[in-house]
Amino acid sequence: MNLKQLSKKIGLSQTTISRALGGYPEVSEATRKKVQLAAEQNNYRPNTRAKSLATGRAMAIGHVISFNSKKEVVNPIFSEFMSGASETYANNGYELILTIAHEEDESKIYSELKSKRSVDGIIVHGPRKGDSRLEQLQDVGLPFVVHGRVSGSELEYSWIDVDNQQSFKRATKFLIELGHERIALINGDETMDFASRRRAGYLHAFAEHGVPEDLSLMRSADLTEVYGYRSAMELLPLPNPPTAFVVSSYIVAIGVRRAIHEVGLKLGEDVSVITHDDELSYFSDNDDIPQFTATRSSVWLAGRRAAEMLLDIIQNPEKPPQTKLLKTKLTVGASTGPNRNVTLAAKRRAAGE
Amino acid sequence: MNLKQLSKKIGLSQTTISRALGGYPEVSEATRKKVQLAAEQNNYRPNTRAKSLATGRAMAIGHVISFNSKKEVVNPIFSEFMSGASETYANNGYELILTIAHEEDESKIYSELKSKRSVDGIIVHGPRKGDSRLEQLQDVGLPFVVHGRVSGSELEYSWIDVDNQQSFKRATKFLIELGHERIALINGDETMDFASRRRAGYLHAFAEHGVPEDLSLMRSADLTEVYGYRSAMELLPLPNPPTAFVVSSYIVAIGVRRAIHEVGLKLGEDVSVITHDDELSYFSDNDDIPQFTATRSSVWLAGRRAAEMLLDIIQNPEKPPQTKLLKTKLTVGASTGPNRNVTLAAKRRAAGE
DNA sequence: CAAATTTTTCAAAGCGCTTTGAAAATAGAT
DNA sequence: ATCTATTTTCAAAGCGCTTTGAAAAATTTG
Repeated sequence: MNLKQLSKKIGLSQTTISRALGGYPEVSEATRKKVQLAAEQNNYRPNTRAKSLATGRAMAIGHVISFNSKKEVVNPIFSEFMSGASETYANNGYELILTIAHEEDESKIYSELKSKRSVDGIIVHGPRKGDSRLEQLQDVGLPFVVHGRVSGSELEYSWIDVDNQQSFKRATKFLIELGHERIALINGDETMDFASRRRAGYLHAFAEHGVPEDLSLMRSADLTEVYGYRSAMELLPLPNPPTAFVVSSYIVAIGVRRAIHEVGLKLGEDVSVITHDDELSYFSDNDDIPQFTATRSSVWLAGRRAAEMLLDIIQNPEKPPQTKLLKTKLTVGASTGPNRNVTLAAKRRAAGE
Repeated sequence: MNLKQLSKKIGLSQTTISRALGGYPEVSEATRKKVQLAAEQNNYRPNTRAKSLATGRAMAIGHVISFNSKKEVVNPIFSEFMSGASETYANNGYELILTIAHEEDESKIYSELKSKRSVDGIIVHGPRKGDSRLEQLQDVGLPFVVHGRVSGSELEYSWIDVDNQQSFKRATKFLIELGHERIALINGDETMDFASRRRAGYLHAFAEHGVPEDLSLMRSADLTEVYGYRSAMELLPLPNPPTAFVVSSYIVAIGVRRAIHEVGLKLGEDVSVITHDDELSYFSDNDDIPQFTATRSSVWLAGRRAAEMLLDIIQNPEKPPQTKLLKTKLTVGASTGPNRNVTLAAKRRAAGE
């Protein structure tokens, strides 16, 4: 069923039907009702492709996720974020076009999406430090919103981001105030922008409290459970081990917890762990007392906001770039406690080993 | 830059350019080269929307993910699967349109995607037992491939699925042959088709070996870490506790492991755990000896295959439905061992508690 | 009741592409 | 050189919609 057929069927011109359905005022309420009913009954909906062609708007947003080298790492954060964005799109008649591409193809993808007129705008996921994609996108002339920021960049662009630096500073301070001084940082890959900001926040806390920092307590890699486990397994048996960990994701914290248990220490008593938690619904724990003390921020909500921002930018191209910095909330769970200085070495000594 | 402009620029008709770029034989190699070069230089690519309108094919595949009630659970499996599918789409000039919808809106989504002509086919994610979506889709007349199956259904439809039953039967047998008899099942939500098949496989193994089954050792819920933890925490302190667990996902197994540690037992020695592992790259552990004994199956690959299948169906609508059953491989890790009958109760007794 | 307004509806053009059917150019045969 | 067969190119129609500018109908006014 297309416009022409419907038009013939109900004896009204295509123009009138289009206007009635589009909510234009140049049509009486009586005919609008009539048209809406007929459209409903005949299951008529405008062909999106024809509509796009006629209006020049694709009515679609591109989400480009890139992976680098080795494995096709599709971070669960992305799907959570898209789920949030998706709600906004659905409410505004937009479609979400997902592209998963190798990092080195990414700039080609952008210019293709532009020249093929497949999308009206783009969400950039997972920006790296000094990421060149922003320049590319600006050259290409496609509206975009970045989930995250790019530190080095001089460009004016729209973004939405968690206040990673502030968040990790606060988390680290929290531990320092509990008496911890040997605090490990199990960070994400620090070529990623978010991770470098987190490290900066962590270091700031040390500086402010005059606590000496120790490079050997900092790790940086992709955020997997095994990475958390291995890092902690390396650090805990040291002669002067960390008494606390600041961790960049929930899944990594789980690995750290495994290591803590494995060496016979108790989480939240012998060793404290504070983690960033993106509140992925998939991992959500609804415990009364959350397992981990965490800095929380809803990725789902960030997705929704990012989408709203992008649609606004598309509709008002003359506006200056928009930005939104999301604060995290620090929720105290069972994984942190005062520094008792109960290290593995001390324990062993006590046990007379 | 559009066809008309390019046509004017290089002095060839739109027809010729379209044919040259489309790889049709009615154009000499010389002009084809010339056209390709010009298209390249002018960064010309056909407008997808116009192309779709002209050809009647959307050149897009819809992935519809539904969530039910409570939280917007976007399973990481979906993104991994889409990542695989995405590769196929990219190679064939298709776009991936992602829709995340509330369960009850889903049938409306299908008929919309159809009547709006946004997609040429659909991938159905996460089918439930007796899922009504298949009938809806068949009524709507949109080609589709299901990731998973629907047990109750009489319909002929295309699907790709892991052999869940066989897989869980094998896993359970593996444990039985190690001497375990009290084997807990920490399954997914059994309204989901995959979970009900897994339970069937688990029960089959018991039946075949004449081992009595115990309903109180079976759990069914959404696959979260906390669910695994709580289930194991309930089961392990029982007077006659399980000595082994069959678990439906890696993340749940992590929760089970936490509980095992917490009650002071050793994984792989006191208690065995075997889990299904969807080989999500995000969780991948590259240990020499994997942490968990697991039945493995690559979701990424399943995504690729599903997409290939769907494109084939779209191109050859006359073909009968296709199906593909993926076998899992059982890889032995450090989480399983012979039944030593070392239960928590026994340990406590030994410790004189 | 006719003229002037306002409201409602419409025919036709155009969005950028593919594709049909025809024409022009080239090659091959006589 | 002429005629036929083949290759190469093209003009024009059509895909299903929106939107402009005009016409028809309904309403208000003198």
